[in-house]
Amino acid sequence: MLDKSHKHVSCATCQARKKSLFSANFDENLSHLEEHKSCSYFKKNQPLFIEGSFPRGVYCLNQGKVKVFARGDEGKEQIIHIAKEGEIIGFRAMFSGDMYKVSATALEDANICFISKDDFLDMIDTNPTLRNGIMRELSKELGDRAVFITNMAQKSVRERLAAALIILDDVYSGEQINLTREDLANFVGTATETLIRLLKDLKEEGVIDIHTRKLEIIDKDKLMKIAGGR
Amino acid sequence: MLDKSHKHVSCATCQARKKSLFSANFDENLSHLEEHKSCSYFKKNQPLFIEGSFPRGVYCLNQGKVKVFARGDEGKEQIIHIAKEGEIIGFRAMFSGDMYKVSATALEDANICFISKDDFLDMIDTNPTLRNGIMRELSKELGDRAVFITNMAQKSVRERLAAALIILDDVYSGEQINLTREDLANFVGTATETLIRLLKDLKEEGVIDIHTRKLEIIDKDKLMKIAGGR
DNA sequence: ATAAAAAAATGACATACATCATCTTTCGTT
DNA sequence: AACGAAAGATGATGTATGTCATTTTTTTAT
Repeated sequence: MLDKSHKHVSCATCQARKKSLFSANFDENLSHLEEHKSCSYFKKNQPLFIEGSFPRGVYCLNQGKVKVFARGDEGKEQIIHIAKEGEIIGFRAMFSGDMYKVSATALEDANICFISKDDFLDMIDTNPTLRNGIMRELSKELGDRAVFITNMAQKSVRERLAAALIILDDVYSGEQINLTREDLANFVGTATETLIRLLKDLKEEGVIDIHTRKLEIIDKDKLMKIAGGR
Repeated sequence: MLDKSHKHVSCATCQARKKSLFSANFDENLSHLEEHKSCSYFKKNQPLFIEGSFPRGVYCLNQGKVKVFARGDEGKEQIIHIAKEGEIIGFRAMFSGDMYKVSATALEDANICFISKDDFLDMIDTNPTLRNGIMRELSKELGDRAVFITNMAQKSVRERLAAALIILDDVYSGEQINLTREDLANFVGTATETLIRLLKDLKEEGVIDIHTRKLEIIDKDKLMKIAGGR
């Protein structure tokens, strides 16, 4: 279980960091990062930042998943991304100069480090490797979202659900997917009831198994086939 | 009418440039840009680059609009963006290191300048202003796409059409919108037939006027209302 | 000017999905 | 352990939108 206090995580030993943008060629900057970051414990459902506010810094996920979502006109959430350990989130709005277009909320109890805007921009300016990493990340996400938009526009809900499960299987690194039906529906872009029915179908087809809230993927190949063409 | 030859456009006098990322604090770099760019004439429907290929450089639109689109599993186009004069396109994949996730095609006869990958990356490295502009642009687009995804997931086709027309009114800077019904449908994310019917509805409601292929916006306020809530 | 090709328009029809209402199960708190 | 609240599940119903087929209009090329 996670320590409930403000646990200070050392960047030097942080496992999550090694998979992050702070990984390569970063040894000489580690102490700087170490000094300027602060760690906090986020309870499940606690927001990191909220759409419409201005960014104060970036968040580095040490432990726990975070949903990144926008709200439609009726307030319904559309989950854009589910971030896992090692990811750095919230930097988009720091470069665009405008407010957050999305919100981020902890999906489970989490350990998250914070680096202030000034410190982060400083590091970007002085560290070309980090900067290139950020630019690569921005670009990669931009490509991902083009695909996301296309899937939204052209795939059926069933296909999108299959695609979402494949993505989530990776996010949860083989662990069982642990999301409320509502969050899953808001990721796929459908009504909760529809999602529940389609999950049941997939279960009956032997593609997944449902353990109450947790979803286990049984037949990934079939899932990919469903997600793919018609 | 546009000159059909390889017209060399001078960056110094290029009107489009002034609205572009190459605008601010760029005087001392103008000659460099001038030397390293090449101009070409693109015929309507001529591709600039194609999904799956690797980027060779960036394209700077001097005259003429360009559609940026992805293809779904069945090959159907999903238009992600319609670029107008002054925009620079195709740089995403240069930073991500991977292939284009989208294609770009001239929507009309166009004058487009090209800057090779090496030259462009060079400029990025040595010119912080340009670099920041690029980062701002990447970030802004990323935010736009979060909204795009949300609209796709939550709005009706009619609402999306209204939203698209508002965007296009800006792209065409008050000129009449000039797109095939199919392209418009592929931007809105719907079937061509559905789009045609909804356009007719809007016309009957006095919101737009249809001059064969060209669309004129009559009542923008009403359009915004339709695009907005329910 | 005319033919051929592409785009636009219209109608008929089928269905995937949203919505609303209700019920059951699970979870979190005291 | 027990209560209330949240999450999950199921059924009934309506409709927005996709699909297919055909016709009309516009554009392009010879």
